[in-house]
Amino acid sequence: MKVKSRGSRPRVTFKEIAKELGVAVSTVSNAYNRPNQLSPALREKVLETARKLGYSGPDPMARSLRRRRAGAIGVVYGDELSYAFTDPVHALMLQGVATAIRNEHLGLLLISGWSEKPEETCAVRDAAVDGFLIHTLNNSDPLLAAILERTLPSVYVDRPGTDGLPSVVVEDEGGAKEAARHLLELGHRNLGVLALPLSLGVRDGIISPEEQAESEYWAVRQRLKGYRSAAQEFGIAWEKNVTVHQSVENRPQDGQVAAGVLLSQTPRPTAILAMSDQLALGVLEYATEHGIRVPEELSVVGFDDAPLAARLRPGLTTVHQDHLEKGKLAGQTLLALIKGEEYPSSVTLPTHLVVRATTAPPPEIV
Amino acid sequence: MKVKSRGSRPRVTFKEIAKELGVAVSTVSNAYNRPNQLSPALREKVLETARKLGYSGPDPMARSLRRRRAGAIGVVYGDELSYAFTDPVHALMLQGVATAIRNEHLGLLLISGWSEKPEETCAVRDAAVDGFLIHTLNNSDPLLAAILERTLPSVYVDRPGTDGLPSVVVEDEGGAKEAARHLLELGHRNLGVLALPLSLGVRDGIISPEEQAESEYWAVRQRLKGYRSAAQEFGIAWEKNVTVHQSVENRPQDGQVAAGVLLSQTPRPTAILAMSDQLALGVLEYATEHGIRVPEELSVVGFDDAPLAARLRPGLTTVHQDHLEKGKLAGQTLLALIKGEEYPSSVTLPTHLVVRATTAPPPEIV
DNA sequence: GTTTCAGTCTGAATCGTTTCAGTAATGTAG
DNA sequence: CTACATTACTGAAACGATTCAGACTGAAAC
Repeated sequence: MKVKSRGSRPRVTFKEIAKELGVAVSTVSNAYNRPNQLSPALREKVLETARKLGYSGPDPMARSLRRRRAGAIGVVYGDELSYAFTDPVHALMLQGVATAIRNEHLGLLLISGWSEKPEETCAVRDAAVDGFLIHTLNNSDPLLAAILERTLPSVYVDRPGTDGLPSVVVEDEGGAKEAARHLLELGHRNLGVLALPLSLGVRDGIISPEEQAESEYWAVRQRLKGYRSAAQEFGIAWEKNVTVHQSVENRPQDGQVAAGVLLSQTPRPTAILAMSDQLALGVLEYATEHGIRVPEELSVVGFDDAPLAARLRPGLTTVHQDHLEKGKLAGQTLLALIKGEEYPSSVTLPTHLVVRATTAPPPEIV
Repeated sequence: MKVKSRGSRPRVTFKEIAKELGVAVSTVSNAYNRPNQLSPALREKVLETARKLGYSGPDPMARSLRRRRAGAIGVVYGDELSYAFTDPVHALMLQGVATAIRNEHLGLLLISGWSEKPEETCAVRDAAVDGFLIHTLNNSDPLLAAILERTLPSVYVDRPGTDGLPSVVVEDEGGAKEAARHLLELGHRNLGVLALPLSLGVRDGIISPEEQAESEYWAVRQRLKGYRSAAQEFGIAWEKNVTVHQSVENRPQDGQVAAGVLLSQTPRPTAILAMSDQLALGVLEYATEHGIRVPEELSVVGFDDAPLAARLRPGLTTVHQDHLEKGKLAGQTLLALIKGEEYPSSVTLPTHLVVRATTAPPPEIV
């Protein structure tokens, strides 16, 4: 059944209530905001009249304008908003943010920077927020420029700050290095890397060493650097023995496809380093489907240590990072910045390798 | 390293730009909002001056106030905000909402109704939104009252509407009935039910038949009704042969605990009906830990058909519902309501049982 | 030469609060 | 009785934009 909404009569405001009662508008305001500024009797009368007139409560926009405080912090998504919910570890990070602001009467405004016309960054410009959490945006992104133009308190996540803004990052390079080293120590000599997108607007596929150097995304660059530095330590020729594949989307199905590509390379990798557990999960699914035994025939290392990683059988060897803490720290820093309190200019959280059951020596070791 | 934010100089506004250039404020406004209302040359000069003065762009709050449009829709959480991210199927629903509003330049404002003082519903009253999506709030919840007081366009999700507001629900009763019937057809006679919380502020534990009747949450009530009605069809004595346990939180670990409780009842259930896949997952984990074979020794049916359900080994038998579609529909309805367009007054999405590998006849069947 | 009209630009009102200096009335102290 | 707080309330100015009815051009139309 279809319905049409009825036209609404003119809004009730403080003015009407004041007129009805013959008091000043400021008195009505005080009745709501400073009960001790007027007699209890009058206050009750004001509230009563408000109820009688069907008042919907002080208008948040007017209040925000006057108070210069929006009551929300913004999180911007370069692409679709849905990303906030599809990536489980990102959700974990947001959960951390949520815990940081839980007592502050702040909302979390999720904004999509995506727009039909590339030059429209409306949503970011129009967002009524007290600060931004910036993540997954590289320096060349117009969205980042739009955010910075707002000159609001902002905190970077998973990438170092600019403009003197603070940041919360993790030891991406160190974690990646540890992961690669683990495989190399086990004896693997041909590796496949499953990378997250290196730049904005790229496509799935194998990445040449030259392209690898140009990643715009800090975290991806750091992780590649980590893998590479471990290879160097072991005297492995990166160009020859390590194939890098990038997947634009961070979903198991993309990892699955990528696994197929990597495993048809020569020399065939005996181990795969994935930049996320989601992608690693895809590799495991590919292996199951093609009867490749893990870890006997193929080793897999993830990144993130998502809750799922420990629950999988076999348990996924992966690089642990504390997403909740990352979000919480970012939230707290932003909060301090907004309030004008002291805040850490930059925090780096540790990572460490968690060895579970998806890694073992390569099959044909002597 | 700790830093303190520098004090900010007074804000640049349209007024300053206008004064600097010797034009009217309205002209500056037009430069931003109606480029065809002034000569390109002047427009460029205005923009140039704005840049020179370090203007941060039109203030969203002022703009919202004047335009009577917040540019966001609100989703309220009764408890912690983090719930939005911990429940994977809820995230899926939000993802659906996100797709519905993707072209509308709207943000998604997540609000926690939780507060230290029970009577403060600040966040809801202060939220600058154009409408609300209401879910998981029962009629007696003060938060719901606070939302309704705002008299904004709102859509109910997973529960029927009040005040003539539209709603999007799923066939909870039908799905539940189908699930229970499936088990009964397989020959199970003693069932355990893993329920989501029946009311606000309850605790984990076995629920007596009397308490069961009093569930404040619509969806939970419907599902219980469905289970019960199937039992009746098969002539099963509900009080004797069906034990209901409620878990306040909807996490695998809670399902795990609950499974332990249910399976120590006499008569011991040979099958468990869980009201969510998260809880069902916990049951499976409990079974694995205690060496109980599924489905040979214990059958399990979930609810939701979360993405994980199909990926599990063995695949989880569960009641499918389309969370994405539910969110999308709710989003679209709210959008129509906001715009004053026609909207469906109420939609019920279908559910159906997906039989996978966690259900089989009970062990001692003759 | 007057009318018309599109193109630019202006002034003032408005959106619905909050805030703050100030007034009048009452109480309290010296 | 004067001086000084205290309490209860008021008026008007913000907050920073948008909007809309005009006013003023200069050119095209008649």
